[in-house]
Amino acid sequence: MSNQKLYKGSLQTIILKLLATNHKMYGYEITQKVKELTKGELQITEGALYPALHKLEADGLLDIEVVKVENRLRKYYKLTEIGTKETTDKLEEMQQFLKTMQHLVNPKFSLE
Amino acid sequence: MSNQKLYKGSLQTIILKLLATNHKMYGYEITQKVKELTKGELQITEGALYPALHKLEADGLLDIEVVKVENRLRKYYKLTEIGTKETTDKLEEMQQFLKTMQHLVNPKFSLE
DNA sequence: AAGATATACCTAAATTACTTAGGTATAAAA
DNA sequence: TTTTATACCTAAGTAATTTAGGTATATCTT
Repeated sequence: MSNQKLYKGSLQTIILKLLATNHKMYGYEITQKVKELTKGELQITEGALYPALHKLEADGLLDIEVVKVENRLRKYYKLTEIGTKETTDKLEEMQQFLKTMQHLVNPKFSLE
Repeated sequence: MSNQKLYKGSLQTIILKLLATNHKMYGYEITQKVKELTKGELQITEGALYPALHKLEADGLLDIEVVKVENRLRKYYKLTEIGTKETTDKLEEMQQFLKTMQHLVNPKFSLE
């Protein structure tokens, strides 16, 4: 992907949306899910993901549940009540952003 | 706008697209045009715009034409041949990005 | 049996695109 | 005459990332 930098600023929203859809996920699972959903177009790096998850948790948007599976640790994350609210807001902002950008780069085929 | 940070990484593409559509524009005009096109949703700051224009020029994507209008300077920018090519590429990347994000945050209403 | 790949977590320095906060100068409007 | 609009600019600070490591277990390949 040569357009990786366009995704700057959208990582939190992507994480929150995935957790809203899938209820609970662990970090590695999120990287794989995004790769699958985007057919390889977007690869979330772990250097970006883990700090982002820690920040969302520190901000009270996510709760953690640590589980040992096949002798390996997994940290499951899920949305808190605040996190669910924030997800709604961030998804609205994202939709607005996508609509505006679509309009800017291709006025003839606006989403509206 | 609370979603300003989503626009990170898209400034170059926006500038190039505007120049592809309007043939030649000067910096201040670009800020006003973007504000108008996005109904105030996106305000390009001059602190971001001017360095971006200088970089695009340094990279050979833009040519300058300085004009004195009503005793004030205007620096008109237009696409070079390389710039025109790059614009096509960047717009394709942007479309791909928008499609992918739309699919990610709202799989039910994908653009395809 | 060894080495590579996949799973699963992590951090820290460097990069980069931006925001913030200034600066200069002319013209028009309040 | 002071504010707003036009028109350019720079530099320090910020924040989200990339890059480049690290640890450890399980599985697949040769």
